[in-house]
Amino acid sequence: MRGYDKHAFEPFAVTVDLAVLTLRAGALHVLLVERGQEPYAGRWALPGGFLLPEESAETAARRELAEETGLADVTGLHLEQLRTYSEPARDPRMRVVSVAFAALLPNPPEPRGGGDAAEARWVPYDKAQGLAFDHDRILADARDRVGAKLEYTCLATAFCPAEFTLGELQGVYETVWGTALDRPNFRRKVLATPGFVEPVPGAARLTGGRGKPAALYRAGPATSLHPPLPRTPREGRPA
Amino acid sequence: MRGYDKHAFEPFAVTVDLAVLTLRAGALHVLLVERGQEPYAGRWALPGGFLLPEESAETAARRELAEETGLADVTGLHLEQLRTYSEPARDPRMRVVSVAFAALLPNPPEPRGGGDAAEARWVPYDKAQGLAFDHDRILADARDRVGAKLEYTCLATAFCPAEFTLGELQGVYETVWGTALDRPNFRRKVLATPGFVEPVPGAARLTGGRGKPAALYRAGPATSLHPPLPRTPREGRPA
DNA sequence: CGTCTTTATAGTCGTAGTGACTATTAAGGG
DNA sequence: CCCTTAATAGTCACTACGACTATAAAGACG
Repeated sequence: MRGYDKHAFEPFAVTVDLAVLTLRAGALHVLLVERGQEPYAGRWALPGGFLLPEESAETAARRELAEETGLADVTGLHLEQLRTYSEPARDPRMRVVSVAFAALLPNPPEPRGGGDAAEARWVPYDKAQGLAFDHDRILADARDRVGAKLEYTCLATAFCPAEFTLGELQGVYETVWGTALDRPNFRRKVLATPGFVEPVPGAARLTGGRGKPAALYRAGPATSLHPPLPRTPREGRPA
Repeated sequence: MRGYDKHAFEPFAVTVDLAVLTLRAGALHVLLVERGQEPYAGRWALPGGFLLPEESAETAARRELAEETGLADVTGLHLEQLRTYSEPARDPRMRVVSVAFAALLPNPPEPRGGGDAAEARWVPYDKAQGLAFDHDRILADARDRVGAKLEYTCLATAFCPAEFTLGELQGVYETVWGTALDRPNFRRKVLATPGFVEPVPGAARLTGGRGKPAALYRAGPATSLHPPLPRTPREGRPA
């Protein structure tokens, strides 16, 4: 079977599924929708939908992201293809091949209900279990990918608003990894990485609570982290 | 468009494309097939083909790998999903969504011609340009992915036969990365990583050429490399 | 108005990892 | 028998990092 040509081919339905992750109240949350129809009626699922005839998977994913979050502008958001799930039995009705994406949001908006009656809701990651289809697996893969990329990329700023403190940035790592990091060491490492964060020159303080006001930073132009930020600050699993 | 249900869906053709990489004569090679039909007749392309009705993409990829290489047993070979390419215009005939894989081979066999007349051939990576469809892009992505995974995983042994010398293992890194590594430092690093390689106890030497015979090693159980093997031994780009 | 708490920031110290070397060993080629 | 080649052993200095202590600047609470 060389070069697509010789044989008849089976038509497949192609969808995108989105693991939209954000931080709310110091916990990792994922956007879920409640299914209205069979199969899996009443179960929670990752938002997603069919590819339109003239769309790439990336285009469809960004369209779905806008629809489900209700955000007017999703162009700046981090959207990343995870992998494609194609087990023959993953949808009981027919062959559905799904291209999965992970999306990262800074300030989580309240999800609006889309055009249909399905409900969308932010759910803590730990409670997002028993999802429809193979979405448990997709969601776990998304978290693994994001956690891994925090180590060697500057992805963490995608969870933060335009201006943020180093404490907030550290909270991203601690929340996604589930480990505590030493604050002075984290600070030293981040500031020593050129282009990771840039200080906001003028108004360099922000406070919502107690303690000394923290300086504000913006995301810098760097995308990779060399050497990586290790996952083992106090406790941690071995290699 | 929630949960797959509401709208009619477009049927797509789904294929797998394989970037089969190996080392021949100290250079990275990729397995290419010559296309017999339009579009891109006479051009070289990555091997691949349609998903069968009851196959996952992984199953189809491994089947194609066996067909194209002529190897009887491909179960032990490293096969890894890269990403899915779904641009609407990537195939001029129709909507074809392709799930791309990277495969790594130790001893490259001479490719056999498959059932059809198309020719398969090992081509040096640097000369594999002007491929059909978006296969230039897929091939470049495969090389990027493999190169990156060499840094922080034990993937390099997938390019080596069952027993190999540390010099051969170092050659994998140098060939894929295109950089020279310091031999004593490489040796120290590899041996200091538990589970990366294990010495072959009995006959611990092999020679095909000049020089002191090298000890033989096998791949160990470890899969990740902590801390990673940095890409900058003598010369190298900055972070 | 002071003290306590909280958070940010500054700095110190010892160690592990590593880049850059040099030296030695064991083979083959002329 | 030397020369070359490649593997292996070992040294040394520097840097990054984990662990830790100290100081600064805010609000809370009496």
